Amino acid sequence: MTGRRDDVRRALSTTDGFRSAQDIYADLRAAGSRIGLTTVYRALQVLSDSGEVDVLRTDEGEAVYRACRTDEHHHHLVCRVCGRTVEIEGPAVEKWAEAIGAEHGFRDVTHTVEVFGTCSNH
Amino acid sequence: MTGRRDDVRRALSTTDGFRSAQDIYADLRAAGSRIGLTTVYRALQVLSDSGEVDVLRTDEGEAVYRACRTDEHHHHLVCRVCGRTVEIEGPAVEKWAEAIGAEHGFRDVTHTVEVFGTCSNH
DNA sequence: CTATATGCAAAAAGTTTGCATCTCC
DNA sequence: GGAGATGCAAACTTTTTGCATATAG
Repeated sequence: MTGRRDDVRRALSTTDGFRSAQDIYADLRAAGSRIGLTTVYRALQVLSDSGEVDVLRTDEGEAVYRACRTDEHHHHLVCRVCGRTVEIEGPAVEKWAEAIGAEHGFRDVTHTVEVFGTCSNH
Repeated sequence: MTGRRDDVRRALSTTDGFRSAQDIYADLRAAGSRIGLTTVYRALQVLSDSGEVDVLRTDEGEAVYRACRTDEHHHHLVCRVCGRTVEIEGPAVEKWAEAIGAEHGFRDVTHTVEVFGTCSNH
C-alpha cells in the first residue's frame, strides 16, 4: 500500500524539473492512478523530511519538489520556461555567505540560492 | 486618502526586519487605524511593483515585505531570531550566477540569494 | 486484530476579487 | 459629477486535518 509513496517518487523521477504537488497529482491521475491529493502531499512531506527530495517556493508561493541526485548541499539552475533543472555547486558562494555572516556578527549562517534563466531549448 | 499607502510605508519603515502583510495590518489596527486588510495588500503590491519594497517568501509560503534603502540589486542577511536585516552586496555572487548560467547555456539569468543566521543580540 | 496508510470532504491560511461607498478635485 | 481609493464579504488557491474505511502483517 506504501506503493503510493513510490508512485510519487517515480512521478518525480520521470521529469527533469521542479513539479508542484498538484502537478504530480494530475499526472498520476492521468496515468490511471486512484491516488488522492492528500496522499501526494503526505508522501512529499515524508520524502522531503528524509532528504530524498528538494523543496522550494515559487514566487507565487507554491511549493515545488524535485528528486535530487545527491544528498550534498547544492543549488539549482532552473529554466523559467520548461522547468528543466541543473544541480550546481558553488564553493565560492558558500564561502561568501559564511564570510558575510561572520562580518556582521551572525552565527550559524545558512543560505538559499536559486538561479533562474532561459535554457538553450527556448 | 492615499494616506493609507503612506501608513503602510511607515509601518514598514519602523522596523528592521521583514514583515508579513498580516503583521502590518495587525500593527496598523492596533495603532488605531481603520485600514482594511485588502488595502494593505493593495498598497504592498503597488510598493513592490515600484521597487520601493522588497518581497520574499518564507518557507511556509507567506510573503514578507521590507522597505529597502536602495534601488540597487542587493541581498539580505536576516536574523532568524529577531528578523533584523542587513542589506548586503555580493559582486562575487552576481558574477558567479552569470557564469554558471552561461556555462549551461542559459540566457537572461537572474538569481535569488538570502542568507540567514543568528545575530549578535542572540 | 491492531497499527498504519488512504481518500474524501471539510477546514485553515494567505491572498485576491466583486462591489458598493467614500473622498478628493 | 467622475476617477480612483477603500473596506467588507465572498471567492480562490494551496495545503492540512478529521474521520471513516481499507490494507498489511
